[in-house]
Amino acid sequence: MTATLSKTRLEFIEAGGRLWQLLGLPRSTGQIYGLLHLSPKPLSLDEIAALLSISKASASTGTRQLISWQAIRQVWVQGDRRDYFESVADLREVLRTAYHTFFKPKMEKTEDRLELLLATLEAEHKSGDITKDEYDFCAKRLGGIASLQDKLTKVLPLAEKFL
Amino acid sequence: MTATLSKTRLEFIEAGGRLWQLLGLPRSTGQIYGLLHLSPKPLSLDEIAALLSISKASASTGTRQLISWQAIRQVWVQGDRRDYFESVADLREVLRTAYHTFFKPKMEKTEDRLELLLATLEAEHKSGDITKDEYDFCAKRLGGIASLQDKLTKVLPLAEKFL
DNA sequence: CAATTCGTTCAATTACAATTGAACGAATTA
DNA sequence: TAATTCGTTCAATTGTAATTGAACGAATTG
Repeated sequence: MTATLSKTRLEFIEAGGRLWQLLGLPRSTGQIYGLLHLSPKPLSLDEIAALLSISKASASTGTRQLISWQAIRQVWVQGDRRDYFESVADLREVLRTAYHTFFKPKMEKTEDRLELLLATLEAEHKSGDITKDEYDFCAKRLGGIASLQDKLTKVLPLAEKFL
Repeated sequence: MTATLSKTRLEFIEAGGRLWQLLGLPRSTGQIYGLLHLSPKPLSLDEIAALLSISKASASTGTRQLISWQAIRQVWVQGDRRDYFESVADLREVLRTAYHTFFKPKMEKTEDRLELLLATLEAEHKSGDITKDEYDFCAKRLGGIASLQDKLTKVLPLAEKFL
């Protein structure tokens, strides 16, 4: 069986693939999401692979990625032992979990790293490895980054409320 | 002459490289920015290449990228015909131009693409290529995307004010 | 219980982007 | 004007991530 897709859905998949790609995520993963998001009914792994002309292996890894980001979910169709997938309809939900699983952890890591960096700088200052001028300059720049970082962590979660 | 960098600056460069990398930008470009941002004085292309142990070609393309994003600027040192570079101190400024040169155009492109997609869908509907149900479903999903897209374009520029 | 069906894993391949060396033109210097 | 110096470009290389085919275990079916 060679199911075909409407032009709209084909173009949407194409667009989804490119959009995700420029966010640094694999194109095929974006295509899977695009396919599912415009699909009225859940699709199986084999259907996904066939419709997108990708290997089943890619379909498998792609769906697992999307599930880990909670962009799609697995659904069970009674009387069928295959796995079926459907997209999470509410995109705001997807954005929210993306923030919590992607950005937030990264922000926190950056915060820690900055702390360490400031400590290193202090140490270098005390032991006389760097001049007072270099110390002052670096401290100022690092402070600027910390300040922005701080504000971002406060503003971003707030922005969510407006969506 | 083999100038050396303080530990702080080395680690900062390292961190900058990785940070930019996970935003999908070339590591070496991030390293150049890190180097310049903690450098009290402007640096020439050769200095950048030497300090980071990268080729001059990479330094050249990297700096040009950073300039196009207005993350660094070119400064002239009198009596020296070489190009010197320094980072833009105010990171909010960098963020702002990043928004305008990166995200905004992409958002607009997405908007246009959505319009086209909706038109295609209408056409398919009218010509009877797709069922009423498929039309309704796709229209709903596309509408949801358009709505989110719309809100994002309104909220993001606003968030800037809080930084 | 042999034969399918299904999903996953992994080594190998492929595709893509980053990096470089070498060559070049323009500007500067001796 | 010959020799340097400087920055850029580009073909070729390198490195990295995505993709795949083949093999596998588990579950299901005849």
